[in-house]
Amino acid sequence: MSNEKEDPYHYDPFHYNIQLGANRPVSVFPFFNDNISGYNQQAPTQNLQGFSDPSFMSFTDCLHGSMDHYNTLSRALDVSCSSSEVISPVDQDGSRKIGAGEPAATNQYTPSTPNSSISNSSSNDGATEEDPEKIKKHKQPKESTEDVDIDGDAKKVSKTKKKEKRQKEPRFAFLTKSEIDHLEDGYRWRKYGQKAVKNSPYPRSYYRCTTQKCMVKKRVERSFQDPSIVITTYEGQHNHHCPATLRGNAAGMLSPSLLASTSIGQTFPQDFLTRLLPPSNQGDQTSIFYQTHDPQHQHQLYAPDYGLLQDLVPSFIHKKQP
DNA sequence: CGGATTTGACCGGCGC
DNA sequence: GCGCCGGTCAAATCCG
Repeated sequence: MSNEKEDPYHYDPFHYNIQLGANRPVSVFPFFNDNISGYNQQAPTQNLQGFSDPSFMSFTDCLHGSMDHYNTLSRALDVSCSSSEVISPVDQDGSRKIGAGEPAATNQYTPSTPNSSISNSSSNDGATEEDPEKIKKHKQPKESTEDVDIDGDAKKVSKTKKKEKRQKEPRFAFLTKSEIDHLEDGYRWRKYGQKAVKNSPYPRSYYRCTTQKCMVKKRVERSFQDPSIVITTYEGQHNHHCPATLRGNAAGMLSPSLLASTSIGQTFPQDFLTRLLPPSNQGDQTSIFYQTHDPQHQHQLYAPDYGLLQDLVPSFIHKKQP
């Protein structure tokens, strides 16, 4: 733990490029083309023909412009609002448990929920669904003395389970240069904890999606190196519609027609991001830099699968220094 | 009053 | 085995 640097899963964006705000070149998120004249100068387009259509909305737009609409990140982050189909990043490493007797969760999103986080709660779930209720884990057993035995067994079981479950949910982190800690992303979150971060004066906040049965979590913390940067780490995928979308213009933000014309396809946000997610938790961390029109809001997206990203947008990727 | 946040305690993993 | 640390719980508190 002390060396988070080595733990890809625990990757700490702060450990490099903290100078994001500095004069570091910032690339526009390629999948949405660039209406951002100033920032994409270095953006080669040769490999991005599919993305160069000016009609595309820039990621930036998504993140920044949509802020006003209360939709923002959700669109870019997940917004599985439209499709239940899910790519399973976790599948790729074969670590999927479904086949292993691990109950396939009730919904297709299981993949993204290798039951890991939940796994902590081990207890629960051998059961079936990661009920947000999950919870009750440790404390409860404590109280009911009768469960002691059971609990004991459960522990053993969970222990073995844990080994394979070691892998946690796919995550990706967002760096946002903003004064606001908790950025609106269209989903409703409930804060369930806050912890001081080692070596940082800024605390880390833990949020959980308030939607029932949605196990998505996110952590928000501020860079201690550059307090103007907020790191938002998402874990898991939403298994429900984005609340904001349902009532908003979100649909227009990334209309299928636009997305359809990209090589990414209609499921873009979900699809793409899912693909960015770690096939395993051991890959390199890769980052994509992008920026909003407003210089006050720069963003950086981290993903672990460098190879994939390189395939997709070779020119936009900055590989993490080992 | 119901839902969200705060905050101290607890648990489990991991390194030494 | 021990201690550290990240993550989570849940009672208390806050807030609209």
